[in-house]
Amino acid sequence: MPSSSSSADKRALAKVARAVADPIDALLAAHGLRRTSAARAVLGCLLATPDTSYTHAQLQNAISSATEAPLDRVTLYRLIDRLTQVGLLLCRVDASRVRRYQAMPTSVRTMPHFECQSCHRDSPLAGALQARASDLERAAQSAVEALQALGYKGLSMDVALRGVCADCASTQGLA
Amino acid sequence: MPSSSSSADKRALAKVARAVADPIDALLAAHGLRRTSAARAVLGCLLATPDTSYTHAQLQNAISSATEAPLDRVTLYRLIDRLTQVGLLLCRVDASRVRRYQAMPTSVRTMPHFECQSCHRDSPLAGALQARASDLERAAQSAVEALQALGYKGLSMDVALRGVCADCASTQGLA
DNA sequence: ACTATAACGCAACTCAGTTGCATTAAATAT
DNA sequence: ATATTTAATGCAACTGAGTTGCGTTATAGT
Repeated sequence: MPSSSSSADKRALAKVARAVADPIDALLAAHGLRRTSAARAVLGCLLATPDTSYTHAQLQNAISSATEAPLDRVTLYRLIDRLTQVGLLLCRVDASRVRRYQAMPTSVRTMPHFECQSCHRDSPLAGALQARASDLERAAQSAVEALQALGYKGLSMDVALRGVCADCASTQGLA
Repeated sequence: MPSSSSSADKRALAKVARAVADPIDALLAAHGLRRTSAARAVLGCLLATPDTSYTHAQLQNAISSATEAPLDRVTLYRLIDRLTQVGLLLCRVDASRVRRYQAMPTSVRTMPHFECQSCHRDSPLAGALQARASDLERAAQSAVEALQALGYKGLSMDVALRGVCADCASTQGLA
């Protein structure tokens, strides 16, 4: 077997060595993506701030100011698409219709939130509702585990309540 | 007091009579909205098909073909806004970033669904996941009740799972 | 009937995201 | 190491949902 360690094997080893040196490169390679500077920058930025989501514009801004490469709008869109499709990123559409991206969380932490359709505030369920939120989180967790058992990858859960908040309801909707 | 039944009282009565004659007019009046043909058409259409959501374009199309009035794009947008703000409509943003509207449901029926970030399919949790979905629904129900007790109006809940489905994960994301 | 103003309709605009295509640079094969 | 393949980039032009301004119409209250 050692006799078969030709130049091909050497290069494969070198590649692996290079990849594992940087966990970001390893992730990119593991998902069949090329290790470009843009991909490293985006994934690096998102992995550095878990549970934080960015819009396309915010990401472009963050990358461009951090590195010296300006990074084209469209390139970033397509890069984000690729990272999302392989499950490295989590993408959701917020209440104002813009996509927000973040590193796919490893543990499923659900934060139920309420969107008021009148004042358009989006607030987490807190205070007296904390208990309900916990119930929801528990139920969500087991649903996610069930999906994972079925082969689903990179799961996240989002629980949104919608309606008119107490403030707005008392102010105008005097029904 | 009967002596005070002036012309004002008579007209108020006439208004109420007119309103209660048609439940849609009653709803509009109760929420401080004017009873225009457009408002009647939209609310009528949505109330006639509960649990069914329409995009702006679909609504405009439905209204324009049902009635003979073409109904302006912008007018429909603003009408929808008003109906949503008073809690008569439920608005959510779907995975493709377009708003979907429906009559605010009276009972809170939650249908947990899964959005695949690779194939972009949005499917309800069914089959083996039915049990988990039910758990989620129950937890959601009690959260909604808690909010209603606090004065929130017209509540609805949306539970979304996101990730890469088993199909897509096995096909490409060979990580 | 008279008046105030909510609702309408049109045109022009914004903003997030997309498509086509030529160019560059990783990854692979020689 | 060099050549080849093809993934990824960058630019320009485009799309489609939703918004804003403003003059006009029609509903609600006097």
